[in-house]
Amino acid sequence: MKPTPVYQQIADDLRRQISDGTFPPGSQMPTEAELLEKYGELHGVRSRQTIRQGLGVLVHEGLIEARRPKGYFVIQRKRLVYRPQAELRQKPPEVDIFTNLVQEEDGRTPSQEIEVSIVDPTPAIRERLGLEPGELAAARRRVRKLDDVPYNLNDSYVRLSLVQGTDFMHPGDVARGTNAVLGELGHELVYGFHEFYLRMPMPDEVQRLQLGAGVPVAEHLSTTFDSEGNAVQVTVNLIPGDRHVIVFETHREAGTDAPRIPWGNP
Amino acid sequence: MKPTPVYQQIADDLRRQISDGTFPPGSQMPTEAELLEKYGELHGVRSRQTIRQGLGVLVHEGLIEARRPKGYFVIQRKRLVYRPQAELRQKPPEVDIFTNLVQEEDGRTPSQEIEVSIVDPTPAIRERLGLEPGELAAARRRVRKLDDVPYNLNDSYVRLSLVQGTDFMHPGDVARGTNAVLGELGHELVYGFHEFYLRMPMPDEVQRLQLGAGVPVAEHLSTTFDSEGNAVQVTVNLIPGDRHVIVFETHREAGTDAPRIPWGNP
DNA sequence: CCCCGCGCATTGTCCAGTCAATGCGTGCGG
DNA sequence: CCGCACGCATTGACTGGACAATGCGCGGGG
Repeated sequence: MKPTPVYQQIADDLRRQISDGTFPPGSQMPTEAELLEKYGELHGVRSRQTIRQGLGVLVHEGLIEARRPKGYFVIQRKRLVYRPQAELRQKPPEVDIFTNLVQEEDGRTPSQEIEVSIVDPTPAIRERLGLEPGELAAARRRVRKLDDVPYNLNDSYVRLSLVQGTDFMHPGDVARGTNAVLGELGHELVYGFHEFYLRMPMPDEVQRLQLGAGVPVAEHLSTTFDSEGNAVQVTVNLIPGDRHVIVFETHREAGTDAPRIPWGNP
Repeated sequence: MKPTPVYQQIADDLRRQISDGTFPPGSQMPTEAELLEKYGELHGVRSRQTIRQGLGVLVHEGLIEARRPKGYFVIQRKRLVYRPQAELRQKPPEVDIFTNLVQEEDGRTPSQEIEVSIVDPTPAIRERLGLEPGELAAARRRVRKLDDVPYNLNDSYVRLSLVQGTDFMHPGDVARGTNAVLGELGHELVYGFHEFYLRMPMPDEVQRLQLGAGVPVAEHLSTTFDSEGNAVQVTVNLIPGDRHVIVFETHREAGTDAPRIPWGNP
């Protein structure tokens, strides 16, 4: 048949050694020079580029990372629980990042930066909020961090006329939670519709979230409705795959008919 | 500061042209030779490798793909609805792939290949099923296809002693659904616990699902319990990110306290 | 008119280098 | 003993080639 490319054989060989424990998570891989010598004898590899190509495969698979100028290291993941069902809880969502944290080992300090602005949202958001042409929205953009490394992005959008002059626009923490503010305005959130789009991050997202090469993200669109069926809030969450496990529960009685999705993709 | 590498500038330039509509989805990109000529004048690029490096960035971002020997083309996505909440429905899950299909345009024919075996499951599955050391499990492995292109993998595991000799072991469709079979055995499924792990696919998964270079997957572990709180079934779904949008709903009253995750990552 | 084989454009793999950037550690000077 | 500058190991960027693999289309033969 067709022979496997040498760089693929190298990648396969190293991948096997990672999964069988020869190179455990956190350990250092052989350097390019060492690999060149080894596979030079085994497969007649003569160019450093071929070695780099093989290592590049594993980097893009999210298995290893290059720490210049120290060498390549096996990735070590520590995942936080991301729980979209917690959004409609009475408790302010700020405590969730704490409760979630307890599930992992403690000792890491969570923080978040909040930024409020008035924006003309993207078509995907306009569509879900049901905005009229030209109508604007209030945006609450949050970056959630743990020990100063960003964990996820959380941007909430609400029809501007609904929240102008209220605590929703307050830049900084709102102790009782912004969902409570919306409840006080007569729009208690009772139903949430969640969409997850999996993809590779854009360069600006890579920078904002300090993502490695082989790290996918989930774009989580959460559309929440009041008891009268009006879309009140759309939240765009960006969830890095290497730092989260997305968790939720289902109950037998909760089952209704499958809703259609009338919206386009973002 | 530090100057942006040339291949990054090329990637940024092409990415911008993709997102602003200069190269719409499905269209062909300039060939390497054409780009070499263009950026040779603009940035003094002289080597084809540098052009390839820039294109490689976009390939790994899932924005373009190389169709050898035709050229590079902008990716065109068509996503199917993946709805984990449908699992605990009365209706057999086979119909779901149909109902989901209707949401997109019609005309594609779904099919699935089923394979039943007795296996020694991975530690992650053993843990969730609560298997004793040495205890085996029955496995129902499904590949779901649409017009003969695979859409997702769906492997269900049940304690062997529970289903040996029952219709669960029947290789092929079970008209009333395997969940109904488990119900007849006195283990009606009433509660589901769902975990989603985002990552890049392994090479064998790339082959089985015919995945492109920049396509992440979600490993969806679904653990379902009977009314007495016993873990009855663990299902491992592998969901390619380019062919799915994961959707579910939440209701205000459904909120309980956040469950802890006693299990390790897979 | 139809079919088949071969040419050709394009991407894939690999080579053998050069020079730059970057942290870490060593050793020297105060 | 402390601090800082410089060397060094390592990865990053790029060059300028060579030859292989692969489908599609065109032209010639039936």
